[in-house]
Amino acid sequence: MGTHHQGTEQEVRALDACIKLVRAAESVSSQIHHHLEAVNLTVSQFGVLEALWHLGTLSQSDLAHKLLRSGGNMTLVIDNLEKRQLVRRDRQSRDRRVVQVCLTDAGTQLIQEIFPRHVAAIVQTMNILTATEQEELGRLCRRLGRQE
Amino acid sequence: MGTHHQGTEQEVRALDACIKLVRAAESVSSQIHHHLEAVNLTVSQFGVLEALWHLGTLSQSDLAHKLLRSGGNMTLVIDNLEKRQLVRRDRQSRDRRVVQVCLTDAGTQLIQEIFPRHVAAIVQTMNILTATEQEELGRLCRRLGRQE
DNA sequence: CCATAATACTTTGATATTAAATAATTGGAT
DNA sequence: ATCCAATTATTTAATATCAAAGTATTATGG
Repeated sequence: MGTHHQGTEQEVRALDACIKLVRAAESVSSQIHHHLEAVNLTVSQFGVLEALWHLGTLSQSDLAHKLLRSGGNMTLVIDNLEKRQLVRRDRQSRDRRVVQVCLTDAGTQLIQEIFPRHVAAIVQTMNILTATEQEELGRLCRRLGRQE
Repeated sequence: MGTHHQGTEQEVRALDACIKLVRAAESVSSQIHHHLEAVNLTVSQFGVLEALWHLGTLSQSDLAHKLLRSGGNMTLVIDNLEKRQLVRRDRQSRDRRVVQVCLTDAGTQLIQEIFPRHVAAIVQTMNILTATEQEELGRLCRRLGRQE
């Protein structure tokens, strides 16, 4: 497996590592999110619920920044969560441009129910690697990830 | 950085590695595809052109399988490439269900023009890591990736 | 030969995603 | 006080993406 490119050693090595990185992330991502089907949540919706659960009420731009998505996207994802009454929008009076988003009781209950499944799925998927290998993977990936 | 989850060591380690893997892949992916803006191609469209260039004419289901996307998705992506006359559809007479997709001259010219930029971007991005580290990353990711 | 199953593609409906344009609000400078 | 720039959210248009339903074609079993 790997690249079909005929190039220098450096090129082949970089392309190969890159392809495997992207494939691994896609594969892991699809495995760990499989359980979301059962509760009819998309990955983005889950991301919002998780962020709100761990960080508390956030504005839409905070959420967009955290999840590395555009503001327009957040508007839609939160629309869909709001339709199911899993989150609530609140326009604050101190700055009326800002929309604060928080979990409803139903949203809190749902994320509390599914987060353990999420953790279990990640542990199971990542346990293909040993503890040392996971740490090594983390170190390498951190250097490639967005510098914040 | 990492997870906000309070759990066992095993859980924290797995979540941490998982988050960094997915973030790294997103970051790398966005960096290496940045040059596609200049030629107004999407990542999916580029994927199709690249596959056709390296592997020659393929059926839509071959493409869907290679690129790990649904058949319905391929229909749309190829529609959009066909509108720009970068690829051509051919219904074969031996099995009229199958649509073979091939590069047009314009498509070949375009992929030949941009593929070197693609390689250069990957080399530049991945060179954050040493050669040995890239190989190690490749080994770890291969084990996490889809088993084919 | 014919009914049925399997395959390949298309269509539809829903959600995601971005960039760009718009609207509302705020803060600062003159 | 008023104008201008920055910020925040929404809308729009285009593409992506999947699952599921639909259509056409081919293969198979009796």
